[in-house]
Amino acid sequence: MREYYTITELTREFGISTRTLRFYEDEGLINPVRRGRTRLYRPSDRHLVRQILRGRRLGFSISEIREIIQVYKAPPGEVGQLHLMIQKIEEKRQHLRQKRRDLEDTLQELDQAEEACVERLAELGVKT
Amino acid sequence: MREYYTITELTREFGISTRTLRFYEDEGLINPVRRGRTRLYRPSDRHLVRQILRGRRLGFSISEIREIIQVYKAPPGEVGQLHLMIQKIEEKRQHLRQKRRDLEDTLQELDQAEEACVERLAELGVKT
DNA sequence: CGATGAATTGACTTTTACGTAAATCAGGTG
DNA sequence: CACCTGATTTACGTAAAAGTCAATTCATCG
Ligand SMILES: [Zn+2]
Ligand SMILES: [Zn+2]
Ligand SMILES: [Zn+2]
Ligand SMILES: [Zn+2]
Repeated sequence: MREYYTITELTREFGISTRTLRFYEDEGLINPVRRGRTRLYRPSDRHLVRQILRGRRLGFSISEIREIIQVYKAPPGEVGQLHLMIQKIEEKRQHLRQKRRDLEDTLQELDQAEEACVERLAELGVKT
Repeated sequence: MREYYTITELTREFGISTRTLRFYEDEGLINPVRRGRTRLYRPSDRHLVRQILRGRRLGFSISEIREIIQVYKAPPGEVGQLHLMIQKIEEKRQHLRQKRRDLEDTLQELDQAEEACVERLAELGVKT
């Protein structure tokens, strides 16, 4: 496991721009350390980036992603906070389950559409 | 099955604005019929709206949704077109499968985060 | 017929998530 | 040192997806 990644290494690995990484930092999603003025990304920062991009692909907004990231962080020390966090986690799970339903439904519609195509081809006497 | 829905019925059912429905129409996603100037939405239009909103929740852009919707339509009559459509459907499926991976990964991270919270509570001697 | 309330249209505004350009700085190389 | 390459900062720009507002038109009910 590398100790540090430069900003360009991450842009290449994830196919995003430096602007994007700095934007996420500005939004408080990541906090790379600095050597002088240049940013050094730790493996944990890299992992966060991966999680952010996953969230983005799933259609979450930056602030929703921020909420999810809060949850990933070390659990708080206080009992009340812990219960609250567990509650929040459950809420996020609900959102994701809704997305999963949407996803399965869409996949099913695609299956139907494909079947219609295949049938149509069969009617035209074409071997699939 | 109702024959027609008014625009406000659909806005209430789906929790969206009339502006949104007209926007989707302007983008060529739906095509309600008209009685005079007022729009009448058929069950098939309503179904399309449902599919559009699903796509949106999954983070697809309007043009991606437009592509998906093309696929739902009646299959074309020509063999080449049919093969092309089947190919497109497969491509969409790939996108959705990526999203499903993202989704499962995120759910797993949430599980881990919750477990950490529960453990922490146990350490503090709290009954869950 | 006139009032009232829904529907339409068009113009303008807003928010999000970055892109892009310009100026500055830092470190290594010949 | 001069130069080059990369990174940073700041500021402004922009495209997508609506929201908002105002002016009109229609329908219909009393
Ligand atoms: Zn929520
Ligand atoms: Zn369907
Ligand atoms: Zn594609
Ligand atoms: Zn992880």
